[in-house]
Amino acid sequence: MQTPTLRDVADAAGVHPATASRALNPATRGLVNAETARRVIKVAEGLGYRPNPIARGLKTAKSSTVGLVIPDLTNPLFPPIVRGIEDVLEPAGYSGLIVNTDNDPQRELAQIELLRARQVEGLIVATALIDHPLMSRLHAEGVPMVMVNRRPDGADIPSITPDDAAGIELAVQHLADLGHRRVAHLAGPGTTSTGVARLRAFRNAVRDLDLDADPALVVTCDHWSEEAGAEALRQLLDVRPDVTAIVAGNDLIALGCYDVFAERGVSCPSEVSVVGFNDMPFLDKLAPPLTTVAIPHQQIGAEAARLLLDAISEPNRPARSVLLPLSLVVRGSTAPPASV
Amino acid sequence: MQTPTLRDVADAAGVHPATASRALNPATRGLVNAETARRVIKVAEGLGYRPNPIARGLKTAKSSTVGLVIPDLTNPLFPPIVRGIEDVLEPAGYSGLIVNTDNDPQRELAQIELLRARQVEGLIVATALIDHPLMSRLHAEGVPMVMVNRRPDGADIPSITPDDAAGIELAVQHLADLGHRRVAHLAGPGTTSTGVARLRAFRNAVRDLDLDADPALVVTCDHWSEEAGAEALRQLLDVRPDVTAIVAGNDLIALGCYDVFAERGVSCPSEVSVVGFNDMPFLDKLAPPLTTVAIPHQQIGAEAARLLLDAISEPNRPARSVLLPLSLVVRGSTAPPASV
DNA sequence: ACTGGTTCTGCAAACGAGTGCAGCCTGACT
DNA sequence: AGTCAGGCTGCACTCGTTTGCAGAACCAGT
Repeated sequence: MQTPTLRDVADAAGVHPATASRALNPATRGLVNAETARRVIKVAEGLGYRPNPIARGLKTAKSSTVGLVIPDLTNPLFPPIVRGIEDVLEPAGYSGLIVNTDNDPQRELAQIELLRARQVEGLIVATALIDHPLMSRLHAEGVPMVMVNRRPDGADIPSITPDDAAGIELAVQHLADLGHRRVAHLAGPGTTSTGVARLRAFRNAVRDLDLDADPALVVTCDHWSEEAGAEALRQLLDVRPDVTAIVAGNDLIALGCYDVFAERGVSCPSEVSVVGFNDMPFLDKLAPPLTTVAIPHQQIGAEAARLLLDAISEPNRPARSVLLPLSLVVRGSTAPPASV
Repeated sequence: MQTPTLRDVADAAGVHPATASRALNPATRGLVNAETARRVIKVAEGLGYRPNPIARGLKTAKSSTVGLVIPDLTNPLFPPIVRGIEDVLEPAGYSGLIVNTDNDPQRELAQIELLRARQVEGLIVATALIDHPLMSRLHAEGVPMVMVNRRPDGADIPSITPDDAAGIELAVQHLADLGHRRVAHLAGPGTTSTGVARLRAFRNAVRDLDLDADPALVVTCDHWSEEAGAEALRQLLDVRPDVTAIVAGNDLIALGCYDVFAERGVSCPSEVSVVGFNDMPFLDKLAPPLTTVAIPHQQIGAEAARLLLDAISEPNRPARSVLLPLSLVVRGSTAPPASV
């Protein structure tokens, strides 16, 4: 016999399938005699009955499934977040469907269509751009969704993001404390909220701490990648070879810096210090171990999942957004400047 | 109006839903008049019709979903594999449901139950143990499944694994070529096929190349983790401090070695060389960059997905298993022994 | 004209569970 | 004893799609 159906349980318990259905569902259990309910539950357990979510989904128009839209699972930033999400989803009876967009808007659209065809009840999106018509449209259509890590501008879509400004402030402050005055920023793409928020925070910190405010000390990367980081650093060094510290937009960009250091024979941290952002795994094994701003990846995911479940159960509650606190992890890539 | 249903399409095209269904499904399209089919398809496109996979699944008892059972998504070995899997699944109209077992048999059972309740059509399993009653049982029950990376002993379950023996041979040969004679192996758990296969290959290579065959040069780790690797190396160094090279069971174990080197002031590679296994991302940024055996992660995933799709469509074709070739990536963690 | 055979289309019954409605039974109250 | 309320349970339909079967329409051959 295949997996038992509700009808099997009902027959075995000597009741109508409808009664069995009600007995098994906690929400409707009150409608049936306590004794009957107990018996049905007993029988169901005995038979190893598991409700078929497909059938249930058809009737209730709920799939107990949410979509996870990320750029690329291979980017080490995301697995912990996904893990955090799954850890919350699972006890709630939900599953996550992961799609990779490779940062390609066309692909993103196709993948989201696919998720919607699969009747996902909501979306957790990690690919948000500042100006993101697709997300605005979906939100306007009432699709429950929450943004992680990045968020679009304007729209009041729930989001879980790290406190970028505070993080950059920590980083710059740390460098200033070490005695650095010529601090550069390799900013992330201006199309992402994290890119601009971190850049803005960097400028503020430079001003507040009265460091060198030369605009040439800021170079913007096209992508959040090693290659882009390396390219940006090359540009920077060509113009301001006297820079003593770098605040990278994220860890991958910082890794790109390492490549350029090797390429040009610059020693880190004795000649140039670097700070990353995100605290990806294994950064402590690098040469030198990377000082970075740590974000609570798993917690971001968990919080996002909770927010989404809330949004699903109460569709028109006002959008909440959360800014998660972060901390600076000081390792070996930062040191006082050589001149001090 | 919500997403249009098959009935909407049929009405708009002036045909019966059954006809519309047949027209839209390539497999049954031959049953309807070509002209009618064209019209239905046109209308469907115009309405933006997407078949509801839940309803379809209910009738066909197919969910277009497969389960991905992995120990922990956070382990950098898996994201590329998962990515490879998804890349094959998606064009075939399938989606993958990921569950994390944390190497806990109880949790594994629960998660797999959950997947089966969700009517997955097959399983891709990365948590195989040599003796794994659960997998044998599932296989006996006829659940389509394929093992990746590791495989149970005996049972003829399809699997995609790296050619462990060849990889270890490459590693040992490389060290021998450099002049090492006292080469140790920090083996993975004896409960996993990769652990024992690599250990066996190591012993063979040591014999064939006539290296020091002292049994004390082999220490087995409880887990595939940094901590276990570190602990194993400590044990090893206490007994054989004269070892000049280490073949680690995988990269994480190798990373554990790095920790112990730092702890005990051993310099790598000048005093001791290390070779890892897997070629996780970012190994080239370590200090020193880790020499390792590279396995084609993404290809493993893709191949596994293909095999599973085959198994699903032809349930009783004989089980195929694939051994994927690998290559040695020489980086900075290996050098001739000090004495040479 | 009748048979036989295609070719196409519609009917209706599934798949497994959820749910509004009606009706049964029991017990209590007047 | 009659009435009514309330507690349980069963009936039947629904969700959107697939599919076996029947039958309509047409053509050709005798």
